[in-house]
Amino acid sequence: MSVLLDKKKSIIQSALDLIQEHGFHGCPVSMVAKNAGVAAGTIYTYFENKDDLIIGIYEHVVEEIKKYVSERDDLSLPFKERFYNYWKNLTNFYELNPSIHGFYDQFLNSPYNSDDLQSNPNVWHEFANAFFEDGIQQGDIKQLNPVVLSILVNTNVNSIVRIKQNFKKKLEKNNMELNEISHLIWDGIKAD
Amino acid sequence: MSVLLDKKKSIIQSALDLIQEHGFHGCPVSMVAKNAGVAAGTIYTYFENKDDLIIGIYEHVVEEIKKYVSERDDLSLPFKERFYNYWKNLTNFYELNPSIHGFYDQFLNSPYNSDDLQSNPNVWHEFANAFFEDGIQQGDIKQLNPVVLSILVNTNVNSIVRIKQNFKKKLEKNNMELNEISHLIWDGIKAD
Amino acid sequence: MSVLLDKKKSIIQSALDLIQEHGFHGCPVSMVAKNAGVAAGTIYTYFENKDDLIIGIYEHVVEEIKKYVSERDDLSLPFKERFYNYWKNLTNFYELNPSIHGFYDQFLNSPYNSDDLQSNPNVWHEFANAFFEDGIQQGDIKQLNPVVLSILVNTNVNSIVRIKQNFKKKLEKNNMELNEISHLIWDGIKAD
Amino acid sequence: MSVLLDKKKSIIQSALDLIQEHGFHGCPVSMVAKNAGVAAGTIYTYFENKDDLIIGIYEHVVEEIKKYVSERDDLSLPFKERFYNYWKNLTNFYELNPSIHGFYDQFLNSPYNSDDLQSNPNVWHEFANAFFEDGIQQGDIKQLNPVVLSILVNTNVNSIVRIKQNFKKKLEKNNMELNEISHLIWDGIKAD
DNA sequence: GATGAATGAGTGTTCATTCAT
DNA sequence: CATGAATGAACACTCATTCAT
Repeated sequence: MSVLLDKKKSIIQSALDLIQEHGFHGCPVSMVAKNAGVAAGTIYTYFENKDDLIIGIYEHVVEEIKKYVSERDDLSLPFKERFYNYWKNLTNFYELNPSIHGFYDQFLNSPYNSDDLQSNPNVWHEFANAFFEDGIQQGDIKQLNPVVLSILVNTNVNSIVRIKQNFKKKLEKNNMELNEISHLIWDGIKAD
Repeated sequence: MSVLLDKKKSIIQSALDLIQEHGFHGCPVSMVAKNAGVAAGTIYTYFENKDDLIIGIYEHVVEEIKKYVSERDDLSLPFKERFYNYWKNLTNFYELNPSIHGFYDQFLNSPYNSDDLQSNPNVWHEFANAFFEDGIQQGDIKQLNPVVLSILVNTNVNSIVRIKQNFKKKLEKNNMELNEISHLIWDGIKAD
Repeated sequence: MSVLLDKKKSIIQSALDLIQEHGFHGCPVSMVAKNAGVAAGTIYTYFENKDDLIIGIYEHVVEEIKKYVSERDDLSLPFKERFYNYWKNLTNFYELNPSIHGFYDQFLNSPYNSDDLQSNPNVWHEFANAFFEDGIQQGDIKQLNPVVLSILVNTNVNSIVRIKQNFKKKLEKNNMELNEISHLIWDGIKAD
Repeated sequence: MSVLLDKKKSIIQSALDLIQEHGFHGCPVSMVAKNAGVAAGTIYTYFENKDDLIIGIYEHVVEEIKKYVSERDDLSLPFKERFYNYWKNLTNFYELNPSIHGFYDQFLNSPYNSDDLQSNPNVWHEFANAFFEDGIQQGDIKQLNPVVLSILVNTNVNSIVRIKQNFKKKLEKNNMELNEISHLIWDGIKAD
């Protein structure tokens, strides 16, 4: 049982790495297999087809993000602090797992991210929605749609991580400015 | 000469439409050609190869965005008003040209968007950078890197247009909330 | 022992059903196994490989046909009547076992039906040859090669069953005409 | 134009030869291409997919048979003689074109020969139906459904050609007997 | 310049067969 | 004996690119 799961995990990890390095296109099933140390056919034991593999990666990714951020959410803190933690933890997670960030960024605007998939609930979106719902209930942030709020915040974190990576070797200074963005967003969404 | 340009334009337009409808994958050169009313081989008269075509589309797109937004920028207005116009015009442009928005969204996180390309200046980025530089100079917005500011704002506009399209038929109410996001961002970036 | 035979039978039956429904192509070993309620590997306990399975089905089928027709052959009747019974019983058998008819029809003209296999005697061909040999001996049918006669008659029964199935829902009237074919053939082969 | 048709013809001829030699299974598209002296991709210029190629072959084959037999049908002769010519010409055609006979024999009982295809009229079936309709009109053969009659006769010719090929090197004598089958069938269908 | 048939390397996928459990 | 995950050769098919017309 654990062997099976290990194999599925290693296929997903292999695909994640390849997608980050070569983009969605440069990721043939045969290469994923080779990288994962399995035969090409084996992938089809765990996934119906390549699309299903991509969706499988998405589901894995979404679960990992949720796990990391939710485990570090301390409900006893004031919401402002929880927000900054949310922001910091999500950023950290992406920086610790660049292949996940690379995949997620590409996935969101790809045709793989179908309407059907977006409509279905997923653990990460549910957590994020509930998180901002909480902030609204507690009167700490503006009464906006929590779905909109979570997309807004997550998109900004995504962008900033991307900018950081692009600027990595250029300007140390920018990193400080980028960290200011969280304040900027908080100022925007906090209740008046 | 103008015939040649017309043909190039129609190839680009055809590709834009197909990419929006079928994503980057579902856009073979032969289909672009058919859609544009030319032979497949003709595309190689105007573009070296498919990558060059995609880059060509990007350059076209970037020019169109810049033209639309810059033409509507009124330097005589106070910067706050210019910011809201910038936001509104960029949003309008994307909503008037969904295929451009669809392309741009996919392009930004794709492997086509190489480091080289990002390093090279382009008219739209230059305009946006100068725009926010202006706001800083005039003391109306915080002293942040204008490059960072423009990416931040543009990313948010992109996201919101995308959210609007996803929500189009669901919640009328959300559109109002989405329009509030511009205030939220302004509150974040305006000088204290 | 009987368990083993049961398992072999159920594998054969499963393959027969699948071949009738999906043709020779649409009949992977894994599907035969699933349909038979055994694991894919188990099939290789009973058959050396897929070709051997197909041959095994053929041998089973040929035995079943022979059993049905020979059991209903009454040697005490005049040969003309025996001929009509032969025709009727073979037709009935195919109509009761459409998957056998479907398999046999496909098998006969397939590359599985090798020269080697045709040269080897099989119970059904031997019975049929002997049957027509009998008719010749008794002076009731023309002095033709009994092998040729049996192929001729069997081919015609096969075709007629096939036509009946194609016409099943179209023309009731045709069925009567099709039943006349046996007279037509008898008129052809009976001794002058 | 004629070059294009030549290429299509050579693809069809190549596939016909391979199907006769290796059966339906042993006929990969790549081998058909190699045999025809074209690239694999070229086949898809002329046929949508492999199924379409098989159907294309069928249509070609059916046209060739019709052409050969109809060109040699002499309406001025008495129907009995026309029937014997029909039989002889069809037999000759198959013996001159063994790959067509091999293909047709396999095709008829294969899943490629769908209900849809059988329902659609084709030149050969139409000719054969009209031929036997003629015989009925002229009062020379029994009042049976001409569709049934033509299938019956064609099936018998097919079988006999097959038997001849199997027996080719064994018994010279049989050929004479096989030629008698036409009389046998004529005796069966002729008007009383 | 424009065409579109031809190319063939590359891709996703299937499936007969094996073998560790 | 039975299992079914794993294999990898083989397949159908796609598509960026070329080039003779």
